[in-house]
Amino acid sequence: MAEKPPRRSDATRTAILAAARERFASDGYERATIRAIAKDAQIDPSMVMRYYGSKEGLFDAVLDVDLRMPDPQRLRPHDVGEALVDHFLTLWEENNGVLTALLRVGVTNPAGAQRLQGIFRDQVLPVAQRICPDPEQAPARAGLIVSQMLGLALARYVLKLPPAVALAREEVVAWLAPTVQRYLTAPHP
Amino acid sequence: MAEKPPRRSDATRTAILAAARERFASDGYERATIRAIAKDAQIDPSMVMRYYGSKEGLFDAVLDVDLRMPDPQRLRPHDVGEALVDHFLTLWEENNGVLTALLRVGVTNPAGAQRLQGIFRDQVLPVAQRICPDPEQAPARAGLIVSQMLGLALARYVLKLPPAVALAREEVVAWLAPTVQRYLTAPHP
DNA sequence: ACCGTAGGCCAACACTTGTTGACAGTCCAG
DNA sequence: CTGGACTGTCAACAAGTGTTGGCCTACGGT
Repeated sequence: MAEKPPRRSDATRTAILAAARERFASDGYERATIRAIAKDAQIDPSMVMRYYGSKEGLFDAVLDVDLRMPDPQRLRPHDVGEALVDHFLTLWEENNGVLTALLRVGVTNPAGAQRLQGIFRDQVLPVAQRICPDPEQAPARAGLIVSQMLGLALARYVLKLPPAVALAREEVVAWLAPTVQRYLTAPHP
Repeated sequence: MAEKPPRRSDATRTAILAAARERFASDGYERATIRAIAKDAQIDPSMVMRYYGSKEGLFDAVLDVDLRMPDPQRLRPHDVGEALVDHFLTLWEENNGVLTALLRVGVTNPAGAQRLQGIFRDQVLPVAQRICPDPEQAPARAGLIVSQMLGLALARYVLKLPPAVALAREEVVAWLAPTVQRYLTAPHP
């Protein structure tokens, strides 16, 4: 069902996608105009419509994100916190644009918020349920972890609060790892 | 220098301000249109311009926020974490609109981000510097605390992640208090 | 060589936005 | 009573938005 007829316009398609990712990440949904994206990709605005249907279609194509969550089997219980924090930091830095765009749009656009909820439900929750001693507590614990990770990303990559930006990557891991570890495995207070 | 000539239009002014607060909170800066705000306040859009100059002027007037940070002198070192978490939760729930608006706009609008930075610098940092044993570490520690508190607000009040919404207020305090306490007073890892 | 088809650009549409100026009612000081 | 300032409404502007359809070009299979 996955056919791959290489089209002559693939270069243009990916150029649009790359430009859109950058614009959405830096400007948010409303301020990222199709005209600006098209200019960045050096094509006509109408091409965006032809290839992605609408602005929301383009936005959907951009935010097709895979958190590449680690295999719960391979995580050692005693350093799972550090592993998770490190994983999220890597994820955010490597493919900065997409996650920042996702966060920005999730905050402004209702559809974006639901997209984020879906990612949490489909990618984060299952991992938490396999690690938690009591799977029933998994949602709450996962929610707490996400609140800390998203909060850090918010302060560091979006709001750019000076102290959050100044922290070295290893410092962030050293500070957050115990928090995540506790949210995940400590007894319910 | 603070003159208070009671104007006949004060009712309208506050009506505009209230409507703007709600609209900015629920829609963000770009989607909150002056026309919608004016309709909510049951007046003409041009009145907004007359009384607040421009959309950004109105936005400035709305986001004049005071965190009412507690007096550092009165905080007991052993439960400062709990006190801070409780304070921020109260703040957010009482005065829901303004802070949600601030967060939403801070994420989308560069001016909003700087406004948030200013609040952090002027209201949060000074308190942290009086509590921290080593004032030089205060910015980093305050940044970490803010990342956790903003992250929780983001998940609970903006994105409305189900697990973060489902948590009872006391549970949130019980989970976050030790985190904040550690960020504030634990030795640098 | 040929012709259907896909890639691309241009100009325009319909709509919404922030913002402005002219005009009418209303209050109060003189 | 009267004039001026204040409060409010209406209509319009200029700019920018997503989106559409028509037209030209150039490839690629037959």
